Amino acid sequence: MATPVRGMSNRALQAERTRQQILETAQRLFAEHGYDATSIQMIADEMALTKAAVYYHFRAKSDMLHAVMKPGVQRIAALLDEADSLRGRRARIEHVVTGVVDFLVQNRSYAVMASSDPAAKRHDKDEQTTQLARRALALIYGEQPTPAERISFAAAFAIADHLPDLVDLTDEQLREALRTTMLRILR
Amino acid sequence: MATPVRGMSNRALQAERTRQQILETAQRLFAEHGYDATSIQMIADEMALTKAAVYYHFRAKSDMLHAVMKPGVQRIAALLDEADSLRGRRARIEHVVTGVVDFLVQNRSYAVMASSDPAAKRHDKDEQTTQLARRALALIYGEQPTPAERISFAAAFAIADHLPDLVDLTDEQLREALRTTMLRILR
DNA sequence: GTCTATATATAGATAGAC
DNA sequence: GTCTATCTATATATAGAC
Repeated sequence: MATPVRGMSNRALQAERTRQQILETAQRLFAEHGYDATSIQMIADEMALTKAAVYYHFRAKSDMLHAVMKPGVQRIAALLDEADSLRGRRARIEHVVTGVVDFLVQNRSYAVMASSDPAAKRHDKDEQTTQLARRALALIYGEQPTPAERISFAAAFAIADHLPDLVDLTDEQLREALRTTMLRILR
Repeated sequence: MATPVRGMSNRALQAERTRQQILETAQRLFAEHGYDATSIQMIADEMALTKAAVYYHFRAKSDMLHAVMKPGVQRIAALLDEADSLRGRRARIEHVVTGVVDFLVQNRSYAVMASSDPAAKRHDKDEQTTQLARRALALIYGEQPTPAERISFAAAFAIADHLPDLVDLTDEQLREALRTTMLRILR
């Protein structure tokens, strides 16, 4: 359903393309205005479609939010799996930080919405993102982190919310500064 | 208008009390659901009032947002003024961090909304909060901060967004851990 | 696959009685 | 100061033509 597959009809391929374009537009507008302040109408207008056309591809607005978040959640989950299989705490931290930084640099706007939009928390019923955060925290500081460790962890990854303040940096500047700073904060 | 004053009539005093209660309710709901997802109806229901009664005290929903944010903005601005008058960078950082930490501990929910709700940015037309952040950044790192310094700054103060994850801490635990961690991040 | 048209709900906001 | 009633706009969402 979500992934293009060989053997699809032309119509199905076109539909898949449209679906992806809707998701890209939605992601951009969610990041810019917030989920709640983004209407289906705005998404449709932006793409020169009608609301009904958008509803053909998504049964509900909240499905768009889930679809937009999904790749990021999967990416981070995979990253934690990889880190789990590494030996040594230092190596684990390095792996997670490097992976997260790469992701942030490649998805500058996405991350903002995912981590700070009230709607993201509201619709995260099975607490996927909360559980990812818990896993990452345990991976780095163990099962009984101190208050100061929990706060360091929060600070390091909360940087994602402030990427818009750093638009003037090139990808390389951002990557380097993010990596150094996050590693320093996490010790 | 905003502050209770000796010599007000009983009716005016009652109105002022109601106004304050509306603001407290609004602040709580804004922090919990986000500004956009909080309707006047929800605020009215919570207080056993009618929508029209709420509109008697505030001409528009956005006025409530401004009123809710105002004390925090003023508090931080005053803090920066004080820090400006101090000599020595270390002393300035200490003063700002101590003041911000006190404020965060005393207003655990407030800060979340103010710093991360999309509506807060959208309605911040004269960029009050943006300018406060710029002032604080310059105060700590000077007029030409490096990318890494800007990121450290963002990380230190972005902790505010994650206070809900720390509800289990007592005020004293939170204050101590916040202070230590923020100072460490800012060096 | 995309449209027009519409159902339904609820938002923010106002007028005017009491 | 608070109410009832209502306006207007817009939201999400659906039915059914093409």
